[in-house]
Amino acid sequence: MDRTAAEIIRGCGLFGGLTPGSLEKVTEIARTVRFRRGQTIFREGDRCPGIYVVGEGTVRVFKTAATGKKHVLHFARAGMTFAEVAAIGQFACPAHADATENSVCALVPEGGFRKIVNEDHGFCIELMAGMSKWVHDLVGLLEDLVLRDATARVARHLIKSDGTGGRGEFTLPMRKKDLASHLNLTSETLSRTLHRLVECGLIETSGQRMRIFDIDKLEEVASGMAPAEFA
Amino acid sequence: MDRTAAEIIRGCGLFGGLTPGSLEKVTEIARTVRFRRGQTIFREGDRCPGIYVVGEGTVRVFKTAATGKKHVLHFARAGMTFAEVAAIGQFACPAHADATENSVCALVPEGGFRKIVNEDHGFCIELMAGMSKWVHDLVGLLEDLVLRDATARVARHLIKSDGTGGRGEFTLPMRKKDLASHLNLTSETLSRTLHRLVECGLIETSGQRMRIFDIDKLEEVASGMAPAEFA
DNA sequence: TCGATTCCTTGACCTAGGTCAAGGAAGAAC
DNA sequence: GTTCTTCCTTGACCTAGGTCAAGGAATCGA
Repeated sequence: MDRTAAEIIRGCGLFGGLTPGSLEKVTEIARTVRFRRGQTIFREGDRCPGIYVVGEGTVRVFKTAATGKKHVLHFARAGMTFAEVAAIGQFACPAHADATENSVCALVPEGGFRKIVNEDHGFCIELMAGMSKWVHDLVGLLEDLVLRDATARVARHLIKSDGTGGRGEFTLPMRKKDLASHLNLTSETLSRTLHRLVECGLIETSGQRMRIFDIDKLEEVASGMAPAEFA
Repeated sequence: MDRTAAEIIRGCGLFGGLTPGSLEKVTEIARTVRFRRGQTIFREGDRCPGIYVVGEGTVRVFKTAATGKKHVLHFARAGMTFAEVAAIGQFACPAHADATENSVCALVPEGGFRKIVNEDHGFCIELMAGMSKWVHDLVGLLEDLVLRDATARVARHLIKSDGTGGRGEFTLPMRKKDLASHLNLTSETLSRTLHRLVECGLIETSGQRMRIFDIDKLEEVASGMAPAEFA
């Protein structure tokens, strides 16, 4: 058993609720994997190696189009998992993953993982709750991309990202170009949109640091109902 | 026990694999619900009444924007379920649902449904496979909307819809305007796109009936790599 | 500390697909 | 059947956001 992998797994929401027996089984088969900034973790179509839990760093999960365009589906940071859906559903990796900074993950191999799912009913139920959250989030993302314009998407993302509930300062945990890709924008459009929100006095930015000044107006903008002045 | 609801449930993929005991429990609590064409089944934000299984007809699950724009997430036809994710995750209905034609469904109330999930490990596992398919499909839909242009989305949808694997004729199971919404197009753009594919000799259409003539070229178009002549 | 990259911003321009409008076709309802 | 409505198609036009380009700011690696 690798000590670091065990720690990562114990600290993660998904596995945290396991019975002590099951938890031990998981940590026994898990191993630690390290990735350097920029390193590919897996490619779309690869056999899914198992479920990853991020211990440190950030992992980016993304799709690529024939044209070369990327779309970032998901950023996984400490305590979050990725590739779990492919591991459960037993299909090939449906997307690419790479590390956007030097990262440490625990990898629970696919076979052992499914064995535990088959044995531990409580875990299975918990996993299902996690998956329903995934569906929920994906539907939310789809809704965003399809029903809102660029400005509303950006505003909504800022509101969701601000853990301080307005007034406090927070840091975007990803590069702006990756955020742009996640919101299905070019980085040029994201840049211009943030600029406009700053000009209207709704937010303040400085590099990756952001502060929301007028949460009410920003919410209006996010809803898509804002007056044209914020367009 | 309502005979019709029991029949619908037995004929559906998700519940079909239940142990006889669990199946009986489900059919005991299920009831039959009927909807007329155009009738609302639930609204976004409603408490989720449970999991629906379609017996006859078609149900449309969709989101609405502040601007009034609709986006059709999902068409449920005989044997398919909807609202299952909200029932499992215990959140409010994340979307609207209505019947696009007169429809009959079985409704398995939320409480009883979750009780069975808690008791029947095998069912739980099966449900999870169903959910991972949902995630998979949603990611596919996202990919479509974000990485492909209108023509490629339409081509891809036609390929997926054609059960005959090319050469055979098939019928779109929804109105073109609903298909357009599902693909995040206006019905005008869908109309023009289909027209262009017909002109290029890739398909033939007549109302809801479609036939693919050149599956290879259509697949090229769907991949987004097709030469400009099909643009 | 100093290049060398990679990111971010801003401007000028362009295009895919949306909007508006007006017939025509095809079902529903009677 | 016949009317009424909803749906589909086609044309003319428009705009949100993408593309291309170029300069400046961070950040990485040694």
